Parts: sequence; C-alpha cells; structure tokens
Amino acid sequence: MGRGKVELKRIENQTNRQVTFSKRRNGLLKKAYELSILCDAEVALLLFSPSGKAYHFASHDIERTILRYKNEVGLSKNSDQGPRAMEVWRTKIDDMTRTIHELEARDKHFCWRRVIKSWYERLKQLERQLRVGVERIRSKKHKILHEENIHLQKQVKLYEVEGAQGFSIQIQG
Amino acid sequence: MGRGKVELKRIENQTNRQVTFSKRRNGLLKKAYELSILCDAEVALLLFSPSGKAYHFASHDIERTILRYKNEVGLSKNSDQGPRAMEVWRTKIDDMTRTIHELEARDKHFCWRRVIKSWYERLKQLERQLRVGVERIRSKKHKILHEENIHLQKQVKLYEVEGAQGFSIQIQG
DNA sequence: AACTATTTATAAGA
DNA sequence: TTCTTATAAATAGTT
Repeated sequence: MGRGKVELKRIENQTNRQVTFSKRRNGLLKKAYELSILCDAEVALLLFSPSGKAYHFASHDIERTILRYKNEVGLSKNSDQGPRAMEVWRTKIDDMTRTIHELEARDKHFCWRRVIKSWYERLKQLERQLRVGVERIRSKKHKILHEENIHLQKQVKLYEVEGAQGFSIQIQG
Repeated sequence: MGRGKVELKRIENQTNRQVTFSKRRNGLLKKAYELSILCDAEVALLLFSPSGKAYHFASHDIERTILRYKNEVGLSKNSDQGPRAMEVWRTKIDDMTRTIHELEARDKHFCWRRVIKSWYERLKQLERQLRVGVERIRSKKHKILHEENIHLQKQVKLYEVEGAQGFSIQIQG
C-alpha cells in the first residue's frame, strides 16, 4: 500500500525500518482498536520496536486478557524448583556475560590483530624467499657471463698470440 | 475500505459482526506478522471473538513477550521472587545465547572471510608484480649474454680469419 | 466464498 | 518528524 510494493523481509536500512515501524505500528494499533469496537472482541496487542521501546493496545484489562488466553491455551506454568535453581541460572548468566565480553573484545581487537600479524609474517617470509631467488638468478647470470667471457677471451688471446706469430712469420717470410 | 464507509461502533447484526470479525481478524494477524518481519519487531497479539474463540499471533515466544512487556511497564506486581523471576532470567539467557551465537557467527565467517579475501587479493597482485619482475631479469640476462657472446665470437672469428691468413702466408713462406 | 467498488493504509519523496 | 501523493492493500456490500 504505497508507492511501491514491498518484499516481505526485514528492511535493512535502519532509518527506513524505524519509519516503517512507526507507520505500521499506528496502523496496527488502529485496526486492533477498530476490531474490538466493531466486533465487540477482546483484543490485546503487545509491541516492541527493534530499539526496544514498548507499545500496546488492550480493549479490556490487559492482565485479564492475558490470563484468559493462558487459561484458554492451558499454559498454567509449572516451572518452579526453588531458590537453588535461581543461583544456577545466575551463574549461567555470569558465564555467558563473560563469554560475550570475551567475544566482543576478540571481535574488536584480537581477531584483526592476529590475522593481520599472521599474514604479515607470511608476507615477510615470502619476500625473503623471493629476494633469495632473485639474488640467485642475478649471481648465476653474472657467473655465466663471466665464464663465457673468460672462455671467449681465452680464445681471443689464443688467436692473438697465434695471429701475432703468423704475422711475424709472414713478416719474416 | 469497501463499498461504504463504516461507522466506528459495534455492528448490531450478529451475522454481519461475525463475518467482519473473521475478515478483520485475518487482516490484523497478517499485519502483525508483516510488522514483525519488516521491522524486526517483537509482537504478540491476543484475540477473542465475540463468541469466545481465541486467536493469537506471536513473533517470538508469547510468554517471553508478555514477560518482557510486564517488565517494561512494571506490571510484575507481587511474586517477583517466585517462578516468574526465573522466567525473566530464562528470557535473559535466551537473549544472551542469541547474542553469543551472532558474535560467534560473525567471528567465524564475516571477519575471517573478509580479511582473508582482502589479503588474498593483495598476494595475487604481489605475485603478478614479482612474476613480471623475474621475467624482466631473466630476459635481460639472456639478452646481455647473447650480445656478449656475439661480440666475443666476432672477435674470435676476426682473429681466426687473420690467423688463417697468417698461417697461409707462413705456409707459403 | 468470490467478486469489485471503494475506502484505507502506506512507501517514497519533500 | 510531518505532510503529500501515487499506489498497493484491505474490506463492505453484493452475488
């Protein structure tokens, strides 16, 4: 019902989601009210915005409606074990709180630091290997060049000597 | 929304009221559902038809939502030390469990995936650069070797020819 | 239950 | 947040 059709999935844009919540919350509360009047129905509506704010509508006393619902559905709770269970749960909550804090801390600092450091080490190692490799190529090149040079220069020297001899003979002849 | 505008008051005709309840009940439930999805909201809706039949929608556990509402509004009057407090804690534990799972999931997937991908791209780029660099060194080496070779071989050839002349003269002489 | 003429809700834009 | 407006959706009355 608007300028465009909306897909039924969580609105990702935070602002948009808040605006839509505001609008649709009003619409829903109004319709709950209308239904209760028009049809003489008993209605209770509880709403929590994503930011945690509470809204509600109740045609009758809300406690009454809730109780009526519980009776209807048969939700007479029986979960009671005494004060000891509370301590157990408090311990559980403490544990979880610690875990959450640890995870949050890791998420913010540790994870990134560790990963970056690990990859940095890896890169330094790689760089060292490559430096060695390049140096090996370079030295090999020089060595080969030098040897070729020596070899060829020996030949040249040889011919120079022989040539000189030849020339000397020629001159002598 | 319909052929005519309706006045906001109890529909006297029994059949009509029942039909309207049925129609509007569906609309209301649908809208409550949409709101919970679109806006990531926590919604609980309790309905009793004029004939006494119960309907409901809850985006989360309905008990949880009711407890949350009671906490929020401060309607948890009397027995706060009893089983009700335990339920509050159970809710807290549920919330924390969800938070932990979210953090763990984020830690495992999001952080690592992004970091590793980023560094992988960086490494690929580096590898490409180094490959080009090594190739350049290799080709330069060959070019130099080749040129030196040509140069020295020319000298050798030159002396060979001269040497041969020398020898031929020597032989003739 | 279907069908529509209308009313109502609301998404997007200002 | 509020207003506006084009459009989607809900639904009152009818079949």
